[in-house]
Amino acid sequence: MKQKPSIPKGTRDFTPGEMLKRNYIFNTIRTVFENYAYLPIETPAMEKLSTLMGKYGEEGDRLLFKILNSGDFLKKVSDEELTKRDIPFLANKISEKGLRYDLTVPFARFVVQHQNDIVFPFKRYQIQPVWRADRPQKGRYREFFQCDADVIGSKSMINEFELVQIMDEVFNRLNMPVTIKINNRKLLQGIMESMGIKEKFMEITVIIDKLDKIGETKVKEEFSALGISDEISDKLMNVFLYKDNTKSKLDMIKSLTENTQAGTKGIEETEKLWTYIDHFEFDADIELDLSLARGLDYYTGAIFEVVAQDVDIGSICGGGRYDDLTGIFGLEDLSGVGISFGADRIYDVLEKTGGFPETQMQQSEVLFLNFGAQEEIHCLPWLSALRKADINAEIYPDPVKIKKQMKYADKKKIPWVIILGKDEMKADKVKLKNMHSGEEHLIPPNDIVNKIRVTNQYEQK
RNA sequence: GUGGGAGUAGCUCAGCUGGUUAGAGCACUGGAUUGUGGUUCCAGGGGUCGUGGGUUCAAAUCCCAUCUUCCACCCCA
Repeated sequence: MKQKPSIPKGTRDFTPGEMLKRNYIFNTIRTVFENYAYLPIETPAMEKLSTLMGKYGEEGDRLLFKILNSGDFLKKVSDEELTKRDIPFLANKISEKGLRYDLTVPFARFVVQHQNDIVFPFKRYQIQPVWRADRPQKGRYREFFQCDADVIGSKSMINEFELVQIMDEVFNRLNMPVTIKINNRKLLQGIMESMGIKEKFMEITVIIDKLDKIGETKVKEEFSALGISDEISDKLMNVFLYKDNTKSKLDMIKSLTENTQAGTKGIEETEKLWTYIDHFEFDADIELDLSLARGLDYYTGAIFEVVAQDVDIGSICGGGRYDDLTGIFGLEDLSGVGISFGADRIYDVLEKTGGFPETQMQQSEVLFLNFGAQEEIHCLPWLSALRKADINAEIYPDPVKIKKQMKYADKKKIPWVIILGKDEMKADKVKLKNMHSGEEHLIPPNDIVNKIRVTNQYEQK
């Protein structure tokens, strides 16, 4: 009985064609990260649950993939406890590892653990998959890749500014029009403090984050469900819907929050960031979006989010400053700021807009046809010569029908085919066929490399 | 966790007011063309119709259950 194979939901296989496109994205991001002097690290796919739990809020804990202990995983559980079916309690007893949920918390753990070996301010980048036990849907997967850059051990707003430059540069290189939204958690804190609703900070941020998605009326409904008076609700909406230039927005917040410490600090930070931003030209649209909140608990200062202008797919990059991420691991007073690119969503956007450049998708450039044992041997030195010349080349491994071999070249979009059979061997020539034009050139084997290079140069012009 | 759709060939799907042997396109294999691809034409292989039960003379088709999957909400990249 044959079974139909499949993969877990929310996960994906990547074909060679898809990998070429994905690598194009990863390489672009990596190049820009390194250009700004961020260094690579990697951390394990699984972390101890004690590292992961409690860092992403209640919802986040629920979405952690937990790994069953090996061996007799029930040995710590009594029959009585088992029958109570207290899932969180049991999960705690039978599982002590989980798959990483993001790259930021493992990074914080990494910094604390290697604090004696690393140089502060520490700038690292990390491109690895993360896992969330979410219910998958369009643009949301259970396994997806994040590309993070963080700097830890510096409070300077230069870091924020450079991260904005990185976001701009990456999407500029990918030829993707985007809007970079910036806000500051301290401004939000100041606003809520001045209105006396500070204790509902988390709930309110989650709601206003949805503002452009569900609209003003729905947001107000959710506010009142939270027990916020209509008066305060209106005041909040006035702030979040305020449309004007950055300076005017800041003045408005300033007058509103001048009595609050958080507000004053937030204004100061944001003004500082904008003095940098105003000195430079950007391809992306950059705006101070007061309704940007971001769900993750640990952000305390500037926050960022990038959305594509051409495709409505949610945020494709986000990040922010966190003041005390390493504190829970015992290393106090280290402030960090970072961003994270969602490679899978960027892929979806480029796919929809046809944004992948044809030329980047390199593969084998030359195929030697296989005419049989003698001809095969005769081909091998020339095959090596091409590879030494840095031209990706292959030989069809079996002496099957020429038609089939040609079809192979066609399907793999290999631009050159070398026909080296009995006739060519006798004449000490090879027949080089261009699969685009159909032209065939009978040339000495020594000329293959030149012919290909010259033609490629010509075609690029 | 809540709500809605869908499971038929390797893939995308048609068939579904029950009725002989379950179809198409793509893909695959062979041939027209034994040294020439992308176009065309011909032929062929491949399915216990997700699984279990029920109704019926008769079920891919109707009913129930179950599993899987997709979409939306929550939340998020």
